[in-house]
Amino acid sequence: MRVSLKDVAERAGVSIKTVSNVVNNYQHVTPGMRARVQAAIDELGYRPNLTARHLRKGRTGILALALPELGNPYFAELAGAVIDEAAAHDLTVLLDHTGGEREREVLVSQGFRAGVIDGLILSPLELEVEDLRSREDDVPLVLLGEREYDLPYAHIAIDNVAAARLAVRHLLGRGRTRIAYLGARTDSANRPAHLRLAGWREELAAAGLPAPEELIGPTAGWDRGDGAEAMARMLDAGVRPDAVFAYNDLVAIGAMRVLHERGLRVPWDVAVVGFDDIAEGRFGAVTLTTVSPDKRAIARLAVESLLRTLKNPQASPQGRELTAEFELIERESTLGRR
Amino acid sequence: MRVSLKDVAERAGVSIKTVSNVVNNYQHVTPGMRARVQAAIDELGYRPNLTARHLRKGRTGILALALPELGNPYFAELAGAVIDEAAAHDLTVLLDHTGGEREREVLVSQGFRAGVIDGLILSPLELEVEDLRSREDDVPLVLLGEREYDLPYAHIAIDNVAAARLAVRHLLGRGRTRIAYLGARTDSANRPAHLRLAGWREELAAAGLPAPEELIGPTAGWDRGDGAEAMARMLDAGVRPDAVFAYNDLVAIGAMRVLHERGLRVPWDVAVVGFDDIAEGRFGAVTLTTVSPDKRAIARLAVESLLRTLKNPQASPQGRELTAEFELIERESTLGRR
DNA sequence: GCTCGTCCTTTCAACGTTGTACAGACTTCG
DNA sequence: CGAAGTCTGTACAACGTTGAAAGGACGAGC
Repeated sequence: MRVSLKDVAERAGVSIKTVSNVVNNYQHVTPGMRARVQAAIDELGYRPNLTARHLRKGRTGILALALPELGNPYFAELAGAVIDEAAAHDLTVLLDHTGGEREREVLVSQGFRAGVIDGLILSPLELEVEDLRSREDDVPLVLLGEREYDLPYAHIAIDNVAAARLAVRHLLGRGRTRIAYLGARTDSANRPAHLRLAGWREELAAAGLPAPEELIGPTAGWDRGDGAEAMARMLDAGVRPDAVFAYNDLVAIGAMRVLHERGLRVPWDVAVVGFDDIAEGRFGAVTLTTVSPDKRAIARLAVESLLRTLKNPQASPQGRELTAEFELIERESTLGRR
Repeated sequence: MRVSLKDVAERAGVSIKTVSNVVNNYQHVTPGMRARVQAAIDELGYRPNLTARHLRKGRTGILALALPELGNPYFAELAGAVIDEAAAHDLTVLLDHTGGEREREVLVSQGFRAGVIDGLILSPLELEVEDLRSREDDVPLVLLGEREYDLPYAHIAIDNVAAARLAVRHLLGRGRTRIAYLGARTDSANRPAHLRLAGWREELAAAGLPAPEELIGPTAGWDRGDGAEAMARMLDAGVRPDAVFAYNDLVAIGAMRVLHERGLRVPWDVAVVGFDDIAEGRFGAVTLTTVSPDKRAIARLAVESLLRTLKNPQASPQGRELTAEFELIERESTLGRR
């Protein structure tokens, strides 16, 4: 059986509370008493039961992080950053998969592991605003990814439109004029997908270039296979872009694979820009130019925002949008030409 | 404030315990009473406080999973599998990073989040047997990765020697004779690294081939950069293998990148085999032949082993070694030639 | 009308911890 | 030397839940 305060108290011949005081470094304890209790603690190998402590205190020190899928390196890297950031604040992270399914996302937002977690960081793909409007759970919530609504939850985002425009501008600067966008999904609630497409349109318009439908490659998801499929479909249709801007690095990598199979050389025949800056993009046969969101900043903002809400529950963060920086990282996939 | 049993009880005009009975589907409750209580529950949006429930019951429904680093896709994919497997048993997973540092691993094994977690799955890199011998925490522990010791903890492994031999045999079968091994680290306690090297030696010996030191590429870690460095060092030294067997896919990918930079074509000039079967290996310019451990099986065995220990605490699993299957997946990096 | 049994509901205590309130001892100072 | 203050340790209750056991209502049987 586990050692509890009671056992230590009996061993040291003091009250339970005194042991508790020693454990918590309460100030008014004589050195002699402290030493005696500490000895008993060490002998018995006592460790506080956090469940009980937190039942009493109302805090557990556990944050939940709900992501679509750890198999996606972007989310895995982000999760790693959140875990490290949480650890810096003496918190641990409970991880859950939503599979990017709306139903699971709703479930998680409504009350995941109720009473166990102090806060929830949710990275939704398909969650709708109305799903959140009916939320009753009082666990503080932070959303990751750009959203548009008036709900009292903080969300951490980067400026997707600006980021997409930066990527497209980079390609234009390299002399590319037929720039495809891969990763369009009109049926999805995933705002970043829409915003990146919008950024693509805007930047082309600003350059006085057309944005024909044939250069928009729809995908079923945003994994490597989806990128490959979309690229293949576009090429099969006889469309021949001289550059590709992809929703994310995975889609870009899938596309590059197909370009390679079809004998189109990256970057000579087709330049490619991805999004996310996953480690994978730094080591392929052709390294990938990408928009790099500051993942550590996103993690930091999310955790800090939760902590702030925990400290000050009434001051709800009125849909405050916290913005993280991004930068374009140039690699081989957009080298050369002009 | 959160709604508790007490609130519901007051609203429904019954005792706390009756509400508890309804919540837990206790059998002797009249339908009328059940309906009345259920109505109150729904009105108030009551959700059980798991912390309290589990303080009472002694279980939290939370497993901890401690991994070196989520940035490594193998661990990310494995974590995903564990999360899914845990979810199938109504458990959630608390994730922690060890960074592969012995000190952190010891800390975690000694009592991570004491009293909160029901069990611990630890994937150690540098942990030594003696670190575990002094373990006092009574949380059930399962280790991932091949180990050699007589401690009362289950560990889940694949047969690394056999797996390495299979990989090398595959290369031999393709007519390769100068097969390098990348990822040797003599200073590490990481057994799989030693075992895979041993498998490489054994298979070469079985084929009557030499295993010269120059074909052994030491690395500082096992990431892409480490593989690239080791490969570059070997080539710079004038060593020219016709195949590479790498400790893992990341090292293999780093090596392929360098081979590509030096104008050596994979698989024509140098064939490459990795280990782990991470998704990344399926989409590069040259897809990667790899040894694929059954990650889902590993996750399943780990979770089930923990659950078994929880159900039956006294029957400690005397260092039981549970073995997962593996297979060789042939892709482009070892195509052709003979 | 009384006893007994059955079924439903409640009371009580406990899981391990900490905040509050308080008692006793010891110090300080006029 | 007495009053006031400070320091140290203790008793109690509470966090929200559930198992054990007791309480109460109701109908059946005599």
